Amino acid sequence: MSGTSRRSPKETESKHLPIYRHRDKLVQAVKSSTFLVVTGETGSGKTTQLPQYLHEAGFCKDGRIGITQPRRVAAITVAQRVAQEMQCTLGKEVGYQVRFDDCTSQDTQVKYMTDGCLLREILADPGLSQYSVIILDEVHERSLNTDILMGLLKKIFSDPDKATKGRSFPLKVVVMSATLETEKLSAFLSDCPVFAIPGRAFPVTCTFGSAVGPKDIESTAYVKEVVKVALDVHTSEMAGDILVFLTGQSEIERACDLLFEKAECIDYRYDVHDRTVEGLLILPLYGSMPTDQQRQIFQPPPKGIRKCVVATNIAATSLTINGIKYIVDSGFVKQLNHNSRVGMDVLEVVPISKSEAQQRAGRAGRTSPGKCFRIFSKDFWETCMPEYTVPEIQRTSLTAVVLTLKCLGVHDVVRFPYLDRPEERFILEALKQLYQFDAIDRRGTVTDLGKLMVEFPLHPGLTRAVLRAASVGCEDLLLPVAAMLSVENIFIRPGHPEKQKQADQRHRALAAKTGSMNDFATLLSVFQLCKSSDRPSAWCKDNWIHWRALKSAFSVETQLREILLRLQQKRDFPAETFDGNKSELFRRCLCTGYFNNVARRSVGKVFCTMDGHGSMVHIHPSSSLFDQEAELNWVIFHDVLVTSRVYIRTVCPIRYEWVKDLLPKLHEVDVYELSSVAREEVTEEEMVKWEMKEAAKRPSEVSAADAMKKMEKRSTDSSVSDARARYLQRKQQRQQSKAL
DNA sequence: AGAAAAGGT
Repeated sequence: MSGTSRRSPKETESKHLPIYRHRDKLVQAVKSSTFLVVTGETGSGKTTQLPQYLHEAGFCKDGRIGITQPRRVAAITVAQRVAQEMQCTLGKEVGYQVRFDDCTSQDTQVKYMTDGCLLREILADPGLSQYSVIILDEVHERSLNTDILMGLLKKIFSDPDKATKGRSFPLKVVVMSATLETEKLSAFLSDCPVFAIPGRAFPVTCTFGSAVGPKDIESTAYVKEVVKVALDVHTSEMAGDILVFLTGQSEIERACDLLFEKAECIDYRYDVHDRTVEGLLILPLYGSMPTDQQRQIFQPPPKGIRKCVVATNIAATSLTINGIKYIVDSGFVKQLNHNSRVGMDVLEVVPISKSEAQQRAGRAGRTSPGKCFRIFSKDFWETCMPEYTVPEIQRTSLTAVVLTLKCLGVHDVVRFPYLDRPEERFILEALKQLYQFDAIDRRGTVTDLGKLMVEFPLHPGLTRAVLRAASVGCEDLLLPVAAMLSVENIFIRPGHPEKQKQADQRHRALAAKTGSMNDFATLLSVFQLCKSSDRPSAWCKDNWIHWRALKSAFSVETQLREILLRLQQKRDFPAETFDGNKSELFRRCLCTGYFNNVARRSVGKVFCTMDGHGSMVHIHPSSSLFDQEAELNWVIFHDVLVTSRVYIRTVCPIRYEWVKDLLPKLHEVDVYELSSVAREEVTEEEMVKWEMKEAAKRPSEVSAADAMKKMEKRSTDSSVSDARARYLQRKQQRQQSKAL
């Protein structure tokens, strides 16, 4: 064990970091307290230096130092830099671990990892016995996993046995955050000391606009406005690159088009993603863009040319672009919110929080003083923007989280120490779902099945389907599907109308090949066809399939298969026999995981969900079932998308008989008691009647009963339909702005 | 008759 310090060229550099003066005091602070909060803006050096200080101060005598990051790339790149500074080979004294990439060894004393990795480790070793110090970094981002880790680490110390067992001195916990809500963090961790490190950011002057006021929450005027402001900056401000924040791909492409048109310039490059106009280089940036195109963003522009990057929120935390001096902020972001009133996740455009606006502004002051142009008014700032972003844990489905907690022995998941407590109905909804999956019993205790389920890095519904498949011996059908559904969308749909037509045609052909009108089967087929192809990447290109996404589906499938094998060898695995054809077997396995997502044809092309909400939904145009009329009465679906209508996407026809035993279970669970459930024979008619009656109890929502009554009037008075109305309004505005 | 933000096990 080496605790001696080593001199390196890099070390001289690190001595100039703001954190260096505080070195001894920091080490002392960690020594004298169980919990410590360290705050400091980007550039203070806390992420790279603190672990090294602790390492040299001898904290690795008793175990490792573990540092968590919310993102993979960050964990890897920081580890690389620290290994360099400590002059050791990456993977030896300094290492990192992220999914699919474990670069650590027996010698690893400083270990960077994603927060999800540490959570997995806690499942295997609740006392974290191999660590002497745990450092949670970027806590202010409030990622779901980091929030859970905060609660778990706090809880470890309420159980003195856990915090000291197998150690010569107790575990230390350091929480690192930007200078936000530090009192709250300290109060949460037994009023622990807060250590503030000055940052090294340059001042950014912010100005407010007048185009977006409190009445414009639903408007899309901001796209035109950011374009106008960006051009103003280009013509009237000193040299320096521009970063524009918008919400999504189509919006960004439209803004780039507008920028290009309005600059009245000549397109002398044929590549749409590399256009230079009037000394302005316009570059779109969003997550699903090809990586090599993303890389272009980081290159400095040619001499005398100003770069203008039009980006999603990806540029707020995940990517840092050098040379940015001007920010143009739309004030909006696209966010996935779980709506427990209609029991589904909805992707929607919402105003950002004040703290997020400040984070965006800060992107202009990394290398020199900068300016931030907010297109919204001061009034909008005051009345429409919340102080802080609602943390993920309060706006996401908690099913997987609750299962993890239960498996860690947290029985009372409602009273778990959350930094911000989720609404109780979210937790109860999660408990109900887990009960329906047989992952917990009626007293809320984890079942053997639940213990198997927690091992899989998947949504519990998908896991349930995979386990059912494994017990009847058809996991080869379900593992690829589970993998495909847990990576980003693999079907490419370009913006260009002609190419769009081509892509749609290809995808339709792929679906037709299966001959089964089942979108899950299409996914399976795409997986298999590409895997067995000689030139998989060319195959993807031909078929408008996202090669990067498919590659990650391949790795996920391999990982899932390994986990399944390990469990089958280790434990008594449930087994059942089933006779019937393969297609039926496949679909019945899916039903085991998706009985929350059942819909039945109501009138014409309208389907009604049978989840107790009775929402009216349509089949999405990308589905192979889209134009199928008759004989198709019951379906299950993977997810819901709210745009011009409420669409269900990735759909599969089923028979009522396959879900009838599961549906009553769905409705009769008393979530407060999770009490015993009667399994009675229920006919299809009774089922539908029940759903209509339940739907009628909620007049404010889109219900089957409502829809039947007002079908001609095309009623839209519901929370889901609110989203639809907003969408239509936006669409209208878009068309108007195009016409102008 | 029509479409997807960012992460992560």
